[in-house]
Amino acid sequence: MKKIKVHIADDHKILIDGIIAVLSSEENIEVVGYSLTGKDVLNWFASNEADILILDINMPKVDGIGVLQNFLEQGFQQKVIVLSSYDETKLIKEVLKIGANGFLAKKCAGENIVEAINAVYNGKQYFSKSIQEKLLSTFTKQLTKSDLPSQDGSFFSSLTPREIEVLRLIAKQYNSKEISKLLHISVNTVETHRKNLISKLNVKNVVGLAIYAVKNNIV
Amino acid sequence: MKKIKVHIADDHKILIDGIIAVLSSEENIEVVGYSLTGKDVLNWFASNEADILILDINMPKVDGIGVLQNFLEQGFQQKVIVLSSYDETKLIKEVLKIGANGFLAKKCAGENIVEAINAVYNGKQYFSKSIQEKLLSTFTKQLTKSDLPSQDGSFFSSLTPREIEVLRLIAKQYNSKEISKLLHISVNTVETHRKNLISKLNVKNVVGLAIYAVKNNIV
DNA sequence: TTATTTTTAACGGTTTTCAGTGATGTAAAA
DNA sequence: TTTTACATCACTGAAAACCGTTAAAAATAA
Repeated sequence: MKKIKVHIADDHKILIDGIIAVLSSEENIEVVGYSLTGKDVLNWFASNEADILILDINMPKVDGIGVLQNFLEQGFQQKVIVLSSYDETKLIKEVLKIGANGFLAKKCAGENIVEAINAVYNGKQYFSKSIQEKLLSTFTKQLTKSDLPSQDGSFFSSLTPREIEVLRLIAKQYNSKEISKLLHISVNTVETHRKNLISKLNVKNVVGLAIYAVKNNIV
Repeated sequence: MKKIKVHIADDHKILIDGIIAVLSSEENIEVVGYSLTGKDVLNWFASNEADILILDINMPKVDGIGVLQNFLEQGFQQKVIVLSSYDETKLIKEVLKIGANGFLAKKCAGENIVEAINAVYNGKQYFSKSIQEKLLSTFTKQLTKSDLPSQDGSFFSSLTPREIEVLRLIAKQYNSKEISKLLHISVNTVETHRKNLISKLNVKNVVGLAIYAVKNNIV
């Protein structure tokens, strides 16, 4: 019997070990590798084989969405199940738009991951219960309140390296003047980056930026 | 042979299931229960028995430190191993001051949890490697730079309910004026709370508050 | 080599934050 | 009963954030 080969990417080794332990009792699933950073994922798949990638979207250093984007853009054909601590509508939508095959909130039960792997391997999509609920409620809201008109059309497009750099410094509680000195650029430039970040990420203020940064481990 | 009874508290069910799976191969350890919220922990221990509590410090709604504090204040004699996504010096110090027996960063390997349980059960303290490194570097810094004089003496004392309320709204990107309307209090009061939060949590500005809020799931 | 994206920069004006200081009522704890 | 902690409110001034708009280099991609 052919086993489904799975690769797990998450910055929490303890969670990886946990998932491996959960999957070890499954006859038809085999964990063939794991990565602790987004970068490692791409490297691993460049020289190894797996059927499914389980990807934690909240990984350090890089914009989590970016990893997923790169992975799919580089032509990898493997199915992707996204794991996330946060079940935010925006995030779910974006992930689906980019092309993930499944979405699991971390608060879901371990057995769901088995279901997800089997479903996705067989060409289906899989969403954990809380995600399904989110999507449904979004859908119903859409009927009434035209959920998040998204102002400019394309929010959430991934950030430029410089923007991520500025964002990281913002999240370290530096103000614009301090950031300008650290990066040797004008305060105006920093403020421009800041404004662009706020509009790109569709948040209201620095607080929104800080929260995005933490949730995406850009710290 | 008497088994070590363990209770796990974490808001990520998938992690709990993972840890259970990891521990299932251990002859002398038995997971006798789990909680998904801080509140449940206290309730569970009021009517059940366990030797060790594995507590995720980043749990929803309540100030994670608060749960630990309540647990120990209510006279529970069980050993506590704290799990955390973030290995911040401040947090580690506070947790140890309150009286936890072990501290594991989530990025550590699954086997560490077994070591931690055994060590703590036998009256020892246990810290995962990254935590040990943090503590060491803090210690060496102390010799040179008098690490965090903490200004007023007692930073990080846990927050009042009202402060947590304000903090939650700040983390939702409301500004002071909006919060004052939501809570039907004066802007000045909100600003006072905000200032107290900043000094209590020893952060620099709203960004620090937002980050604290996310890391403690006060969202 | 164009075309596009990214990074850089500026200006003027409004709003908000933040630090400092001080004050009052209330409720619980010592 | 007297602290102590909590929530409430006020005023000031400087600093920072925020908004809108514009636009030129520089780097990259088509």
